[in-house]
Amino acid sequence: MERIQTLLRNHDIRPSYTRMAIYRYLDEHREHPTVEAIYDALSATLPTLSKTTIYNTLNLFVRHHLVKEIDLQDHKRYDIVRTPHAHFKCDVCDTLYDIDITPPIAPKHADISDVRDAQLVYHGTCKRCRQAV
Amino acid sequence: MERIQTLLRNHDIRPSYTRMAIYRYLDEHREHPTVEAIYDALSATLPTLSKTTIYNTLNLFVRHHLVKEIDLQDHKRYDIVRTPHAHFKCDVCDTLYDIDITPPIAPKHADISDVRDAQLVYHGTCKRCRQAV
DNA sequence: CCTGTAAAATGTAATGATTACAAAAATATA
DNA sequence: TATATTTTTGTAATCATTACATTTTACAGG
Repeated sequence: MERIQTLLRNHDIRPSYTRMAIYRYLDEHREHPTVEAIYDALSATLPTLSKTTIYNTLNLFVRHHLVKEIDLQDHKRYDIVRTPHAHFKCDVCDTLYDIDITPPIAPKHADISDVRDAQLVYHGTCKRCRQAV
Repeated sequence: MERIQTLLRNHDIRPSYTRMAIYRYLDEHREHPTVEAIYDALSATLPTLSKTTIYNTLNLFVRHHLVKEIDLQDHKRYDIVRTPHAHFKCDVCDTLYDIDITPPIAPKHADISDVRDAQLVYHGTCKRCRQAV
């Protein structure tokens, strides 16, 4: 908790209790939760928590490069910023798996001035769903 | 137009006039248009065209692997299926550029049974927007 | 301790893309 | 031509996200 407090401060974010709780949840739940999932989980201990706060806080984290937003067909998912990796989304059960591969560096391109981030998402069917047929 | 008709037939899609028009638009406009853009462009010549039809048709094309859906923060974009490539999205002007790089093959992974597709999207600022500051 | 001010959190309403659904139009079939 | 099927359409519903105004909390200075 000390660690999270320092981390937020280092990123120019005042470490309120709610913010630390949201960050900690993301840190301890690496399954790329949706806002809904975070809300359901934290409401138990923070009964007055509102979804708006979660949206605000996550957007704040994203702006300050603490968290990455993963854009899928339906909801947005959120992931702690850590070593570069890719994702595999099972289009049957919607689970998002981590894949241990570093996205390639973007090649030189006439229109590109500055690349900040790379998202690599594979789509398909996971083992569990394949066997369930 | 003959070509498109055959293409649709080869993918088990009956080549109605509307469907061919939508496919042709995507084929001739590689800037990854949104549904809105397609609607605005085709309404001129197909005055009764409805957005629902565009949604239906694009989803049909995606199911039959004629078109790829690109998931960004806001709207979905659509792209003709062609040789594998990546995208660069300028987060200032929202333009989506093609990048001539093949996404890497997914490595072996305990949870993956079958990979159908890979989406590689870079984020940053494009030259035009960088200079506009 | 108070008190005032800024920041954070909240609740409700609005937005806007996408889908559901049922009806109308077009097309194929017999 | 009549009928069945497919395609298209329009409207209404859904649902994630944001806007906005208000309330609550934290905090500095007296």
